[in-house]
Amino acid sequence: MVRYKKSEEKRKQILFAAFQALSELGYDSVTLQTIADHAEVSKGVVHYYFGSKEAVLVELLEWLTAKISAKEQAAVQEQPTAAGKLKAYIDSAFPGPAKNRSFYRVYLDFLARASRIPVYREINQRFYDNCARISTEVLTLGQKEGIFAKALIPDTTAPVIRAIIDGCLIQWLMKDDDELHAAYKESCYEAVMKVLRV
Amino acid sequence: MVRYKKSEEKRKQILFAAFQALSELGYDSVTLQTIADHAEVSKGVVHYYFGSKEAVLVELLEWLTAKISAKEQAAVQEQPTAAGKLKAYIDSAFPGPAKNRSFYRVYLDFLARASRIPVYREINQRFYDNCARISTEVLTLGQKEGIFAKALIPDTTAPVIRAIIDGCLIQWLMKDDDELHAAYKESCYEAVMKVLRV
Amino acid sequence: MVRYKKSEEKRKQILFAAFQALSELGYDSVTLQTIADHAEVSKGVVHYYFGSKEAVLVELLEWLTAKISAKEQAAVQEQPTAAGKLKAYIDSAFPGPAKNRSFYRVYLDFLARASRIPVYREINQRFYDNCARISTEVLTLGQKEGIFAKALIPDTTAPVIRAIIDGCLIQWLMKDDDELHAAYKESCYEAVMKVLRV
Amino acid sequence: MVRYKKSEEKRKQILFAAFQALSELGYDSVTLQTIADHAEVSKGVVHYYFGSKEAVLVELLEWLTAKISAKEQAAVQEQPTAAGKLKAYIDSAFPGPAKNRSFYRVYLDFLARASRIPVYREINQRFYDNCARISTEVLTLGQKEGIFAKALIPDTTAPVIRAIIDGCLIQWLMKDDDELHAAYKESCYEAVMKVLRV
DNA sequence: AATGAATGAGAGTTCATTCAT
DNA sequence: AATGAATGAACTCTCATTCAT
Repeated sequence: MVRYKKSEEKRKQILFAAFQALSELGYDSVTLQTIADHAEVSKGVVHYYFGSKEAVLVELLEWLTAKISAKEQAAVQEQPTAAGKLKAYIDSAFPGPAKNRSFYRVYLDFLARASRIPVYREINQRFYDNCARISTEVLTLGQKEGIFAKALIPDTTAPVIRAIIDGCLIQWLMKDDDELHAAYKESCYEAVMKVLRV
Repeated sequence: MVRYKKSEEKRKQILFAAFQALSELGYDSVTLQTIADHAEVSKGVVHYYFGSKEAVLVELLEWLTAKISAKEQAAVQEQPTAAGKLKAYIDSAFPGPAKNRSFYRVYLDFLARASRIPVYREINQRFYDNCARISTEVLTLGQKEGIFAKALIPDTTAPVIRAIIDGCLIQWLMKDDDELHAAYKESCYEAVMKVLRV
Repeated sequence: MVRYKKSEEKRKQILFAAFQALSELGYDSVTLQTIADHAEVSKGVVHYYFGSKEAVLVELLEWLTAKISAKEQAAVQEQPTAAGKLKAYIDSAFPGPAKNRSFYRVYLDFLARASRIPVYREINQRFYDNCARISTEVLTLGQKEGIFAKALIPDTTAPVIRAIIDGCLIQWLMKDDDELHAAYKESCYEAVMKVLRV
Repeated sequence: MVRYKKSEEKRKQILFAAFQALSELGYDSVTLQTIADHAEVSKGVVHYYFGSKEAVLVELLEWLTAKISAKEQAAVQEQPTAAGKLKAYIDSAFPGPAKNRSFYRVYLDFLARASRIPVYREINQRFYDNCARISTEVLTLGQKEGIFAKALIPDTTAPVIRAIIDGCLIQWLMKDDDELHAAYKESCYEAVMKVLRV
């Protein structure tokens, strides 16, 4: 799916600029001009590389969710035990106030769109599937280790884990207080543990 | 509190029209014209009653969250036991596919804005405070009854309960499948119970 | 021409309010609402009495110029000598900073319109004719008294006298300095005297 | 003073179109669309070059008054004698019915605004200062030559000269008769001469 | 006689998109 | 490959006017 080999780097640069602009300004205020400004290119370039504003945003969601998935996947795989994996997953989902804020601001914009527009929903679905894959991996290993309840069905439990993560981070985002980040992370971890434990 | 000389009823009519329009079309596509169309009034009337598009939206969030809070509060208070209250709270938060879809679509739009714009954040904070009040009521009663863990601190536990509710409903919304509504509700209930139980 | 006997007083009230509003806000910013606010009546009343916004303004110019003409006419007729009449005329045209400012602001708005719209031009022409009548009266008396040049033809000299008055007051208005009012009045008087003297 | 990257020529084209549109239609009737139509560009271009309608008008007044000043200045400097300079100044201020009409229509609109809005007043003040400079030059030379009264103080006399010019041209404009242009010019010249003569 | 709710045409402005260079 | 001038559709907002009460 490498459409523009030569200029793949510039596409990344524009996507990252779009991410920054979107995070700062929000959906209604972001324009091709502000994206171009953040990328330090001309307005025409954004069009040249993506064809339309909509295409930039779709690809941004794709890129963002893929990056998050990869990061979380990698973090979990480094750990040998279920407990370690779960801890790594939550740590990965709560990298810190700055990163969580910029990502969740943008992600909420996308979720709002995804609730109405299929193309965004499909991309988000792939993200959710990846999250479920990670959760399932952790859960089944924990069941084998005997630390998680055997009765839990991965297909129904996995979404709840992501629900708790997203729900906690949204709550934190709305408090707008960096100091509380650690507490929300801890609350999230405790909640997930209680849901999974024997 | 008689703030408006102008017919309070027409204001409600316009707010409800705005809710419908926003739910259908989303933030970027909703215009004063589409709101007016849904309310079956002229474009000028919306301005006449609210002064600006922004004012309509702010008041819509206020109205929506107040309505939800009142409904949940009432449902919980009808029940005498902690178990009954918790069930009533979750039932109230999961009234059904149609209602949940229309509300959460709009609510996600507002959350995205609230992450950047103080006036929306403040309104949402009042909503969260009401949710926390309900959760605390349920939790402390359950602790007295002995069905919930005594060690749980209301201040840190309450937000997690709403996080699970919102998280589960967002997951469901993204699946876009009415059939799954009951299952997500059940998962949510189970998760909250596990978080609270002794 | 007394169209509404009973309510002639309210018409005056509205016209005066329109004058105040226009003087304060200028042509582009004055609305029926601001006129109604100044008159302390409802917006509908202004329409009811005048039929349209344009009609208010046309009648305002008529009323204003008639009032000025009458005042100047009266002042001049009180004086027996040509010198006294001229002094009275200039005094009457320079009643003071506050009055000159409010009138000339509005009058400039009307002159701008009069340069394009016949109905305003005709009203202004009647005003100019009255000014010319006064000037002619002063001039011919002065010629009889031997203090003004016999060679001056009233028809060509009269407009110049008003030109000097208007020109000086516009210059003063643009300086926006109340302190200079007396100096501009003196300059105006001197200039007119030099134009008329033997 | 290279303030604009965008084609300076196109800016001039739009300013001239704005002048034509304003002269024809007047302040209340001139819109970005009519300006764009006169300039034979799209409505968006006017915004693109000036940022706002207000900015077009402010720059128009600046451009117009600068042009008039330059023209009058040049005309006066060509003449060696005070009498010649004065004649050249008046000739320059009375270029003919068509030019005087279009300029004074627009200028009256600006004077009305200048009486309330500082930015317009400041621009007009610069114009008045230039007029005063010219008048002072003519006056002091005439005093040296012995044809103008030695007692005249330039600072108080100069504004009166412009007052007579503006006053006469406004009187002429209100008559709306091209035939009278020459007579008003003559009257103006005579009046100024009488004010200055020994 | 008086009100002000309702209308909708039209204003200024924004911005994705196009395209000549 | 890159630019930014140009376009015009669509937006929010204003306001004279109408009209039921």
